[in-house]
Amino acid sequence: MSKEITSRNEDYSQWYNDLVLKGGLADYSAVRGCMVIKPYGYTLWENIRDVLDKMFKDTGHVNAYFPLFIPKSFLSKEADHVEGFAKECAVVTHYRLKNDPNGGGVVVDPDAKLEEELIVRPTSETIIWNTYKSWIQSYRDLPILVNQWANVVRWEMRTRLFLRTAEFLWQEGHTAHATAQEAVEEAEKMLEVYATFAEEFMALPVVRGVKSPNERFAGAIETYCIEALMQDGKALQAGTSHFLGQNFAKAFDVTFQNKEGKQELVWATSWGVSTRLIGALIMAHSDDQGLVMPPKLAPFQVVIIPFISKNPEETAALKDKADEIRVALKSRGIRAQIDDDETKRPGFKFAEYEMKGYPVRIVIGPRDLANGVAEVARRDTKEKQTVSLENIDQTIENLLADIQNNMYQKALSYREEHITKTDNWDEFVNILDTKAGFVAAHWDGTSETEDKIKELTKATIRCIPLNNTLEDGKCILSGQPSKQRVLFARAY
RNA sequence: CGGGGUGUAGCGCAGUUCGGUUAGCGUAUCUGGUUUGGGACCAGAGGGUCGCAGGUUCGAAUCCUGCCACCCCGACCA
Repeated sequence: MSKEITSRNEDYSQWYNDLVLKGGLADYSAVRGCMVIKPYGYTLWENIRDVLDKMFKDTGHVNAYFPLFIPKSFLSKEADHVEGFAKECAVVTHYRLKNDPNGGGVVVDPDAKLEEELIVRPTSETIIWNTYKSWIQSYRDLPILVNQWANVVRWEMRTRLFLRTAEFLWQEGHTAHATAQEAVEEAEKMLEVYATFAEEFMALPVVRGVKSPNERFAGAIETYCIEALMQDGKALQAGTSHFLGQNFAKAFDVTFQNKEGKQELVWATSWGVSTRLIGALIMAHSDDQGLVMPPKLAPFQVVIIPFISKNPEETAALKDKADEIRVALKSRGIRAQIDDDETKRPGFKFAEYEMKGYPVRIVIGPRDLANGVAEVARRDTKEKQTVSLENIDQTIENLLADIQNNMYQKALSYREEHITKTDNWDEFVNILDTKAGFVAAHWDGTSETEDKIKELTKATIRCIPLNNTLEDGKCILSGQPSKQRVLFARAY
């Protein structure tokens, strides 16, 4: 832990990697493009998962689990879908190894070749819709509101811790409906769940919007998304919710009999967020001293550090007080941890917990105990204050709420400062190069123009914001008429 | 797949140009002691297929050939 975390301006990637590795969230693994999520990082994921899971259940969803392996033929049933994922699939071709006849280790047994290859799921639409076919006969079977927590594999060319690993953890909701309107409402409802989660729990302001056709999910009619802004000015897609129309119902022949006795195709949605959210948290809030965790999701919200004194009785008294504080905090539902490790000095501990992003640190030493106070430091602003031990649980509860709010406000004002309107092409390019962030500009609505802009600037349309104000204008590139501004940005 | 970089102790690195004792430094670990209000100090100890495979040589971390892995930038994508 001796090496300083480098400045983000110097090398943002290095800064990010250091945060992940030194913050104790994850490690590189032995497998290309995969990562080991360490207990601290996994606890963060569990907290994210618990909150989302409750929100899903509160909106009428239930959890289920579908297989990891997908027969190759399933994937090819929906044309756009297979085209979108074919290039990044891990394929199982054999089911057995044998001792290498030429000595050494083991080799794939050629006799154990599978009739049909299995794909390690890159997403589960196909195997789920193949299953839904047998679950759905009547309108009475609808809607089906199912979510699964799972891992998926996408063999990307280039990977990045949390943001784009070959294997990642996520949830994917897959719903089936009797009408298009109901499915659209579902997709919109789940987008709002994601947006609420991002803003209220991750302290991460997001733009709700829909994707342009170019950026749409493979097989979707409409892709809704939440887009966040990172501290280097690049955008990050933090969650998506898709209206799939009847595409998968057609591909897997999923029909139901309506009240009038007629057969109809089922309408579908799917929606998901992944461990990428952890990457978003890191890049949105952290600083050069390390991670900054939003209190509502932090694995631990408070660390209590009692000083170790020469006098064993004094040390015992300090530890007792620390535990008393911990219990008082716990009674308010606050996750607190005591570090009474006698082999590490206080300064080491301070730096360590700052790097890990604990929102609040409580330090209690002999002088404090005598005065009935403790030193309380907050991670977001690094401010220290001396507070009374009396009602310290209440003080901390208020402080945590304040930190959560402050982190959101800080991220929000950064985001607001980095949405720039322009109607001039040169200025558009200049903003992307110098200021970055979102650029709100007019677009003629064609795929060709979007491609051209991407080619010229590396910026893509992140989304067309929902509830966008309509205004007449001219496309930033082509000059063709446009009815509204869309958000462009360079993205992860 | 293209461009750049790196592989030497758990981690971070020096040594490689120009081959030469027992491969070194910081940190971490272990032992003993002193310490403890912002990353402690002293003394001692343990820890190495120098990425892999060939080759040149009396002798290779160092030179030659081939290969592999990882990181960064791009193409691809959540």
